[in-house]
Amino acid sequence: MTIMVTPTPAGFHSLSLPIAQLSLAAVLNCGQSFRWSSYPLAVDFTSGKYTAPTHEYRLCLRDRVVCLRQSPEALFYRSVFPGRDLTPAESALREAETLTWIKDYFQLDVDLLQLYDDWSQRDPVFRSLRSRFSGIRVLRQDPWENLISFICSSNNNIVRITNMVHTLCRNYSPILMSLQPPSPPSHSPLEAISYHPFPPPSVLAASDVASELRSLGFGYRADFVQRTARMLVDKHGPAAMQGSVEAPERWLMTLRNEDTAKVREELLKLFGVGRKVADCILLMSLDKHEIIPVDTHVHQIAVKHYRFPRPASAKGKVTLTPKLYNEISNRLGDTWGKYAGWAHSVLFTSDLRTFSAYGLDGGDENESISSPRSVSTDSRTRKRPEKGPPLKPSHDAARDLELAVGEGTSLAERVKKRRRTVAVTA
DNA sequence: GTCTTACCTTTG
DNA sequence: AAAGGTAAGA
Repeated sequence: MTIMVTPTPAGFHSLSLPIAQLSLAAVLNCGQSFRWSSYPLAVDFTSGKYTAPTHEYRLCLRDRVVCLRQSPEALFYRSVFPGRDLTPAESALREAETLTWIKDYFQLDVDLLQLYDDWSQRDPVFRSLRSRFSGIRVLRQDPWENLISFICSSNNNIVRITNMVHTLCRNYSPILMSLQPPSPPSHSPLEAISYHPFPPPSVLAASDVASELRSLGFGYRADFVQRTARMLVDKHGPAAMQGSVEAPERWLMTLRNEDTAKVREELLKLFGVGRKVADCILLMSLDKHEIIPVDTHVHQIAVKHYRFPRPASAKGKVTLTPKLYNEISNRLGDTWGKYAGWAHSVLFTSDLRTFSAYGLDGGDENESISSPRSVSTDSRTRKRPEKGPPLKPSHDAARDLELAVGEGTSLAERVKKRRRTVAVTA
């Protein structure tokens, strides 16, 4: 018998990679990096013999825009550069660089299936989830971008954080290049998209930036960003030559080789960086795979699935005290082991999905945060011709999760609530 | 050490 | 009221 392999899209290179090792749809939209853009592709369904990519994902690096697509068995990549066309030899060299970057950024040397096995063996809760949420891994991000992005994340939601990070790039970093969107909808005119790299420390350290960011809607995080940039530039030296990596960025990079406790201490000195943000940076860009950042979602997961006491909110806020933070982080760390932070990301992402099921995202977001279970759900979603009730597909996702998890009483309650709301509105 | 409170802004 | 919290003060 023959197995049809998805053809490599024109202009792309192919890397053999099972989607269970990496789901771009899940990983690039789950709030690790806030800078990827995704574009739906016009897909031809007349042939059911192979599964063509449904989206293209793009990220602007210092000198190039990386474009990715994915099929069940392969990752397709290409990079685009500003300026003149490259010779074939130059192009081959640059694509080799891009491939190296991809392997590093997605940490492809780490076998995710083996980790899923390990976590399943250690933890029945994880075991019940694994089949539903595959391909979720931790990115190895740039520490500087990671730091600033997560300073923006405090007491905030993913949609707004994403907007803020793009605003930073648009306003404080020169445009690298413009690119056409991939397979644009035929009815709308071709409109080139501008790509900006992430702005360097020296630029964000300027004293004007604080007030400018205020007026750009950053709220109190405006001062966090500017003052942290200022601190780093003051401490580790001024800007280097234009286009090169600045001293604070290099210093942050060296923290990858340092001891966890020491690095956390360093990060906590930065304005706007508390325990949770520090832990995110440790996990997501400084190679500390065992770290579990405890946010409101993880807190809720701990309560729902790991028998942590329901917050005794007599009436007021549910503040996550440092004491409770440590207890949750340590307990889950013991449960999952050396790559506990990665396991945390799987559960975090799955929990995000249950939230998106209740319409907390815009309609477009529902599309772009497409299901990790890719094929089946995607096709279901795609068949829906118009906007329709945006809740329906993800509503199914919520029920699936509920079944997968087995318990989830509060989840069930919320589903009922949603049904009632729908009924009333309808 | 541990516990409150104010804080920008958007969305349900 | 809550969103992937943090700084400052009691």
